[in-house]
Amino acid sequence: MRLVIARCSVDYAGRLSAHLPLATRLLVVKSDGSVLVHSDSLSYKPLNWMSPPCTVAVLDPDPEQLDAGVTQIWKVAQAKTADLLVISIYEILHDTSHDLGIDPGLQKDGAEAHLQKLLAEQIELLGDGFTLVRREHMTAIGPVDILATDADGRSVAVEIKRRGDIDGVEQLTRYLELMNRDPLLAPVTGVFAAQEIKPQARTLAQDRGIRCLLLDYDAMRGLDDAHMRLF
Amino acid sequence: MRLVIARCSVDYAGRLSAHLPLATRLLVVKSDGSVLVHSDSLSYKPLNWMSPPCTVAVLDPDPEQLDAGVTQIWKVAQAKTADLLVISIYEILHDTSHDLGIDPGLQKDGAEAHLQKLLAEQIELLGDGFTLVRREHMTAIGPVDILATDADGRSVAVEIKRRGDIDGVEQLTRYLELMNRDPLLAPVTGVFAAQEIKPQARTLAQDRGIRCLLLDYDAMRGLDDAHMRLF
DNA sequence: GACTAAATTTCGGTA
DNA sequence: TACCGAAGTTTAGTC
Repeated sequence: MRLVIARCSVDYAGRLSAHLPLATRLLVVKSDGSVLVHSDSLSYKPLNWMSPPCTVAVLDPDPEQLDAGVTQIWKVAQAKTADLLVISIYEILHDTSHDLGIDPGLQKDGAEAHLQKLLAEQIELLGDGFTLVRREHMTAIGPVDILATDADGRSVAVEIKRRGDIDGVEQLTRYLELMNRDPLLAPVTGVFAAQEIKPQARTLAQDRGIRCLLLDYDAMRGLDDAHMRLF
Repeated sequence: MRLVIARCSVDYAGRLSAHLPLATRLLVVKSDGSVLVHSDSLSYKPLNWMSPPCTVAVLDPDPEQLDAGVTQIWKVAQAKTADLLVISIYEILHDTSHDLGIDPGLQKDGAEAHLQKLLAEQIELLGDGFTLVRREHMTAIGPVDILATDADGRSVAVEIKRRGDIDGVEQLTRYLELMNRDPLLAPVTGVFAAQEIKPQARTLAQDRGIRCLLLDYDAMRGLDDAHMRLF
């Protein structure tokens, strides 16, 4: 990994065109050839970048650029697409290289998968008499998060989101449409379960006869922990 | 901006839990306090990070950690949420700070907005006799990309995407439902225009009587350039 | 401030 | 490999 602090301007041409005026920035060249351009503030996202696989060519500036103060030009080209990142370097203030080795990678745990697991274990949160049929019930257009039956034995499809948005309601609606064409399952009702449900999503869901269920993640996790401690 | 190359392990607890085993990584501390943890490969995205506003506290390791070889601990806390990033540093291999100043920011040009502009200029791509009414036609639930009339003077709503997905068809469907309740506009037909249309999106669109139109961005841009050269 | 839609989305899983 | 859906999504724009 090479770290360069440089006064530079940057041009990107690919899926869009973008330009960065002359300023001092951090340039990171990773060992796989990818390049990141970072400023000293804002988000974790680079101002500009090129994803691997790509190649970096260092060119001499033409006379006009030389007059403008450009000392070298990095031409970063994507190997698969026509994307091109051109970094015009005026002055290098820092330049070091480091051997980092291979990273063992990130171990994640949580998010929506965890919510789904918890709700499957605590299926009674859906109401008295509810029974879990299975998680990730496959349909022709994708997996329904949870398939259950209510106290009367009727099918219930549950869509789980961390944040309940209109898109989630649309998604569940598509699943319900399809499942209700299956005589073995129909009639199937829907439950939209999320930690937070936006008002417009709630309105749309109610308009379509879909029940909304707010999930309390901490409480569910607490019950889970209590459950774990008992066994 | 502070750049540190260090052997470290990282733990994140917040919206999910994540752990990074001991390895050599790049740590970037930006002047706004945000912290990035980068490996030497994979994507432009950090392995782990903390978004501003946040505070960094450097702690001494407790005896047990000291025995394990930890020399210092960075505790990065989000100011607004309970998110916490803990970096256990075993060895610092590089440590420099740099004053970058304020970045003038990225100037973008292109993407969907450009596609919309081009299609508005080349409205005949929709078919013979089509006329542009306006771009960004406002409805109660948001702006329709393009409103046009066909050869018979009937209203046509156009939704433009770079990549045509099911969500885009749903979006257009909502607009069409609403617009068809307006007696001044109805009947309104729909066109789903994109550089690439996914099979399922195409199927759904056809099922709802929405016409699909593939856009050739390069050709449209070429025509635009030719147009520009003439004037 | 709330909400919607775009993103050079990226990323992971599955058929 | 294509496709689908999640993401610690983030970010930008509008009402």
